[in-house]
Amino acid sequence: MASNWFLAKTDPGTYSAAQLAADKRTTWDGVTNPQAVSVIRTMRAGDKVWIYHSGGEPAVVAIAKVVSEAKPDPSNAKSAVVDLEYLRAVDPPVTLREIRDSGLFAHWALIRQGRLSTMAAPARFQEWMKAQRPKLKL
DNA sequence: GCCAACGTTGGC
DNA sequence: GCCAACGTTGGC
Repeated sequence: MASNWFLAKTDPGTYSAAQLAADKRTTWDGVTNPQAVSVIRTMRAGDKVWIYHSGGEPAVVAIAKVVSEAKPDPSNAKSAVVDLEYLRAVDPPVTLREIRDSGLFAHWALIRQGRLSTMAAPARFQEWMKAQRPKLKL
């Protein structure tokens, strides 16, 4: 089965895509919202994740790959984590404004539910991103 | 820095 | 179990 795509937000002041690039791999923790945690639990090794910076200029800035199964967060029984490996930058980033202005994603949680930090990405989003950044390998 | 949205906490 | 108060997130 083809890999699934997700989107995960991070505040670059706390943990940026550049840091993930330097680390190569990290455990994606700190997700506590129950809805977001349930999304984490659906992630499987091989799935891909759009890394999104909130705060500053909100934008999709990179792609990462899920490299572990979802597992309990050892430091928080209500949470769950996965390991992510950095793949590549989205350069230049695709901003929230561009995504909204496309008019294609009005029903997506990224637009509709601003505070949700982790969500599935609709198939149409991958297609649209490829159209925005033709050289970007998905 | 402000504010809207909304999740969480705690008193009852 | 309800709901008011409070805290947090994230866009602007």
